[in-house]
Amino acid sequence: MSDLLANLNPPQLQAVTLPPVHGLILAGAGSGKTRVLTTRIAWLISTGQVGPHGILAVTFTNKAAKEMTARLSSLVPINVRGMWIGTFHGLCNRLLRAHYREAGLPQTFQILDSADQLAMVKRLLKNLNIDDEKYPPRELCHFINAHKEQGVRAGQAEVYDNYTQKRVEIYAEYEAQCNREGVVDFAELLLRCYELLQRNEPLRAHYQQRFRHILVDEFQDTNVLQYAWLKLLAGGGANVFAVGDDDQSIYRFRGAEVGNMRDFERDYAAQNIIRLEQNYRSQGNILAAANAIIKNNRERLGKNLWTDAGEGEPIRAFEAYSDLDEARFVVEEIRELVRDGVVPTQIALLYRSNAQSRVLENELFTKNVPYKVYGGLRFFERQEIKHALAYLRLLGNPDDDTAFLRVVNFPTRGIGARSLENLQATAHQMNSSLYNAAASLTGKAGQTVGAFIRLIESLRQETEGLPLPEMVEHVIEKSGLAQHYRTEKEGQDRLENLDELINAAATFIDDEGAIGEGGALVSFLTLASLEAGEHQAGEGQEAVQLMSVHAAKGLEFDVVFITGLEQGLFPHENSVNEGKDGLEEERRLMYVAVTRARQRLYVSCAQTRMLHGQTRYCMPSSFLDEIPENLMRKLNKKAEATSAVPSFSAFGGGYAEPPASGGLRIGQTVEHAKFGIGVIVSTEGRGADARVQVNFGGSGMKWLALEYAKLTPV
DNA sequence: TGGGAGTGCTTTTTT
DNA sequence: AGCACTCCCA
Repeated sequence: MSDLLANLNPPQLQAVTLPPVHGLILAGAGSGKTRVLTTRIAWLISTGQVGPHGILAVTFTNKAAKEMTARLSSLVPINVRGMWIGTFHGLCNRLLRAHYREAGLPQTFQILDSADQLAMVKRLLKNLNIDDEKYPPRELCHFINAHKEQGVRAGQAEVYDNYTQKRVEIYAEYEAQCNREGVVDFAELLLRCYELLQRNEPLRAHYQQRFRHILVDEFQDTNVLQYAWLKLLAGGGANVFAVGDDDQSIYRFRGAEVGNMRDFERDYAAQNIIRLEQNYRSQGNILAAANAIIKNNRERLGKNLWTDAGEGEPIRAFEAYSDLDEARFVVEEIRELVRDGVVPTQIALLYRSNAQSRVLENELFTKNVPYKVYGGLRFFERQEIKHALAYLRLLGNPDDDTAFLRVVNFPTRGIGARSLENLQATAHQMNSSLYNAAASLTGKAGQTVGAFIRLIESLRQETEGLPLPEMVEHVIEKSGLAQHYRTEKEGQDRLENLDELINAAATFIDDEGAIGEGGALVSFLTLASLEAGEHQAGEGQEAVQLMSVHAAKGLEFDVVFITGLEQGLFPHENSVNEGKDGLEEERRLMYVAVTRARQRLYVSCAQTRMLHGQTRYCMPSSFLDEIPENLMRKLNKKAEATSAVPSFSAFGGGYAEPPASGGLRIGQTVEHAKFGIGVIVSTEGRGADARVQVNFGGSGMKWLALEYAKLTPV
């Protein structure tokens, strides 16, 4: 026991050993948050205050859940496997599987991922004859998800105009279709679970009694529904231990409510607010920069990180002529660092948006520096994997129209759009699934679709009773998928991935001993939806790490490069246009980026950057100005960096000659009475029609007519 | 059916 | 620029 609490600092100790009351832990970056969470659980159990059975621990990512489980099992000698530690979605899934009947779901209900959801909405629009230009499917998905995340069903949605009226109708149709097919989307897992507990008194009482301690990680990322779900489960007197950092809330754009942290204080009358402010990660200068940046945000609960690690190195700043120039600089520094003995995996290259990785990758590749890019297509989201899974889903649930349509003509078997229209109309009339309606088709469509149905039926018979991996293998082979990719030119990778899927099934059986409700297949398919990203090959190589700032949250590195620090890019102009809240979220993002670094931090920007196929002229990010000068060392000579116009002679060429217009050049710095200092980004028209686009930094990007706007060259 | 051409979008991302 | 998606023709 004393071991357990050894080496905790006073606030950490206070948090871990909090009496059984609600607690809100404001845990700064690098302050030992995960340690506090796991030690708290271990302490509660080992002091006999609660059994493993009475703990509910919630995280946002599978990775965090796994790490928590692993650390916990190393702290206390208990079997953590049966414990309720998992993601919001994972735990809701577990609960719904256990009570599928009460929740009104089929035992084998499947989970739609975002792509499946989008496909379903598109299909719905087509069936309902709704113009998808007027009602963009993506926007509708967002509309539906946002409502679910607010706990609002179609029937309760607020209608304030005709347009929304229509969207709500589509929402209702979507709900109906999901129910017909027996599938749920991500938000539905939570909402369904919430409603079940709310409606079913005995069930609610059972779980309220059971979970005596509820612990929540990354509390700042919870949305309205998750908050309500927690509150419901805690309603029987459980103690809620919420850990979060309002300064690291970077998911507002997908529904996270930082406000939940303030609400928590109120709703739980939390007298116990503990701040973990000692940072064990970064050197002093880095931390000072982070503090200086985040200080500019108004909406904060307040917290100041400190360290006793010493100042460390200054922050290195570099202003490049172009994105290419920036990439060269970064790669050159990396080569030097590696020569000096820095481990490549301890070097991170961060950027605001994924599109920025390309230049960097190219330069790394050219200079033979091994690197790994995070983000991008995940294993279970690959086309060939989704196809194989669709066949498997049809075996488990023939009513799954999404799966049906995905593979009914893949590989092609002569079932064209005509036949499918026919089939969908029939299904609509019969109010049944496509699979069911197939039997009623006549003519050629009846023949071809009938053959497909027979294929699925025979797959089902042949795989009956087979172990999961063999079942998967059989389906891949006999469905014609394997053959299709064997003949395709680019099919080799896909075949390998399909083999990998068979391996994943084998591993799954070994790990889980398998079999929840509904058998191994259903559990495996659930895993594929809920943990799409977990299965990533090629980790742990000696490679430099490239990722977006979002993806870097929760990680740390000896050396961090934050690239593309330009106004409009980071902070991103879309966020800035959202107003002050948008800018504050961008600033938190910058804060997250800075606090990833242990020993050395580079910040860089470029004066020109290729974006969306055209050269943009950029001003340095306002965040750079927020880092105190005395913490920084500028790496390029001032004289070279003053002109915003790249010169041919100074650099290896490759720049387009800026066209002249009205005496103003692209790249020219100008002053406007209202918007201040800006850089001309592009021009249009001649003479009286001439217009110029000017990037005014903080005041945004503007198109101005030269005839009216007074622009003074600076 | 399938491929080639044309069109339009493009922040961040987990589940 | 690059990618996903649609449309149209062989």
